[in-house]
Amino acid sequence: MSARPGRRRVTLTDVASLAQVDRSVVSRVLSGDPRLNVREETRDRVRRAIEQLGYRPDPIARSLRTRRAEAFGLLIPDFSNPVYASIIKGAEAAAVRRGCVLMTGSLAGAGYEPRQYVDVLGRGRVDGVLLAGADATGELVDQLQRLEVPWLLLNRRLPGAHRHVTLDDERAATLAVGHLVELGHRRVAHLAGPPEADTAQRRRAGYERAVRAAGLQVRDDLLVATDYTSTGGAAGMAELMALDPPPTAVFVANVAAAVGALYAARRAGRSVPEDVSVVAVHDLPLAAYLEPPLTTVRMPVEELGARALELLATTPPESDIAEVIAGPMELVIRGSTAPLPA
Amino acid sequence: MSARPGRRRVTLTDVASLAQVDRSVVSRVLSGDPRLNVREETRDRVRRAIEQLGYRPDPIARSLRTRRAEAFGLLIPDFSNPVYASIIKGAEAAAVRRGCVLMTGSLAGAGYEPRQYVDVLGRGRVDGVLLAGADATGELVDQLQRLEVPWLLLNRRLPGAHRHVTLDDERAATLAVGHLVELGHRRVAHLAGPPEADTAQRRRAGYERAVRAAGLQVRDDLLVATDYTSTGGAAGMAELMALDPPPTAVFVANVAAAVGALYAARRAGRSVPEDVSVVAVHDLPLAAYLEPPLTTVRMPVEELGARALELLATTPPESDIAEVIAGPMELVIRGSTAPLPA
DNA sequence: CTGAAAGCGCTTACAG
DNA sequence: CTGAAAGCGCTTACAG
Repeated sequence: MSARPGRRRVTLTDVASLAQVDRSVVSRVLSGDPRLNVREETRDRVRRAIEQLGYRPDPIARSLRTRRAEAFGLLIPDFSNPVYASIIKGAEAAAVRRGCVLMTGSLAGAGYEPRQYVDVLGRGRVDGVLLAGADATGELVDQLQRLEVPWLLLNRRLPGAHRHVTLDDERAATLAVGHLVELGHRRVAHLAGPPEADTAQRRRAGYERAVRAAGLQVRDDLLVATDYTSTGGAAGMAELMALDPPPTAVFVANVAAAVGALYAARRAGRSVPEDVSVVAVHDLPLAAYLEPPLTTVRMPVEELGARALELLATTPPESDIAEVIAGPMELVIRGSTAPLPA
Repeated sequence: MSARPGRRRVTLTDVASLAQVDRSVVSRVLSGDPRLNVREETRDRVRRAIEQLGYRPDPIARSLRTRRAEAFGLLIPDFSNPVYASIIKGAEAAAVRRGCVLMTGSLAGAGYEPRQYVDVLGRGRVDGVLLAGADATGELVDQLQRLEVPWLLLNRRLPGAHRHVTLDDERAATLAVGHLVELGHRRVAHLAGPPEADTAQRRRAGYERAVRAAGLQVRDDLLVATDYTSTGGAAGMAELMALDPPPTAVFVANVAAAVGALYAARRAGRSVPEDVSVVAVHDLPLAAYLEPPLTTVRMPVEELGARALELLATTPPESDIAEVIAGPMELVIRGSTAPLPA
């Protein structure tokens, strides 16, 4: 019926008959089975046949047999949060190194019910799932557990869920606040992330620790919780700027919120850094181009993604995981922080 | 050996034996085969058995049989370009609506060779691939074609490749430049995208058309090509600001470059919009919080993603596709554009 | 040691 | 009309 014949795909059988061996031999040559011993000449014949026919094993058929998908999932709340770009990059590279595919998805973005999503991923589509951010709920973990899909929380902890890999967000916060204290600031505020977010809790804990270490008091009015968005950051900063007296320095929980914070400071008629210093977590490319260029703490985010995938792929599903990425972390000082005027 | 028995997964056979029917009946009930007629009571027994056992079909086994993966790929050059967040969101939602999975990947990000990537996706892992941005090369298209993996170019055209869905970038450019002209600007420059990018070509064409429509000349010195990054945008803007006289308005090809352009204008001692007006393509959330808030052209990016997936899923692979998304497009006027001072 | 055969979990053309 | 059987393309335990 069709003008183009639609040539049949090349299978193991085709290779076997061209090389004049059994299909199992081809399969074993391909997988490098050490227990196969055939003459080198035979091996070569198989390889030539594979080459000649352009044979590639069918991953679906292989998966059905081996019960391994050679694929992993990564669930993130929102593709527009730029920090996930780095996490994805790291995880994707690690997946490729193992010859696997990474399927990154966003629950909210796709309008999924968590249940649907698990149904889609479960039943053999992936060998495991990385769960990042607010989408990683206890309910989701329970469902994956029930379906026996290995999972791992990425920079997030959850009560009763003992598999997570995190960054040292508390230390990052300590670095940021320490910098502000060294500049002479005494009224140091914190524009925190959403209280239910684990990263927000750890950054806040670091803030409190650094404030106390400087011999200062943690004051409720200097602690404003927002979400991790620019809009939230702007609202939170407006609150802080309305205080009397306002803080002279603000540690912001992420860059998106910091973008909003810089905006709100301007609208309140305050100059950064002359009137108020601002520092945020994660050194995204954007930071350098803001007005003023934003001082940040650079964290090994790409490594986080890579290591998470590695751990997910190699740790038995019943084992606990609690790893903190040790990679480098540094303060990147730009124009948004300055000494407290005498 | 293990303390946890690892209960066997529930298969079609389990459901069939519980419901006391043949496996084919279960399969047909599940797929809603209209040619199956059994008593409603039997149908109910099957449904109850499915419910009771918590049965979910194995997608791998189904794929092997049907030769459909119920999955699509989306290849983007870079997760950190925020415009892709919207495209992904649209495509993901469309995939979910069809009960399919979307695997979004970045060639460069993962350090893939294109060939490897195609190998991974080819051979039945996906039912088709959406190709976006600079990664979509002729070579890649050829490989997919050879493997008979349906493909579709997303907001990109390529010589000899007659399957693409695009936005009307030319009209977007016309809107932006028209706005500048209406404000009285005569020396209107264009910070263009990379010359090889199809979107950059179309935006540039729109710029030239609008400039001519205003009775002005297209001048080479007012046309600077950069990449789509903030760093590139900063470098290009520095060039424009060094002209004598400099342009009084600049149409920037994307928001990332515009962020850099605003930065470079400041560094050159020029105020936006007093000395120079700036307008860019794509209304990202970030735009509102820049200094000054950026005037943009809003385009139906999410729709682009959704429609692309829909077309890929429903159009026979041998058919040509050349669709322009008709969705709404509008100028979002903020603080970065102002009338030319008299 | 090696190759033939079973089987992963489905769907669907086809025999009864 | 309906159910039993073949088969998708692999891998690997096992018989010879």
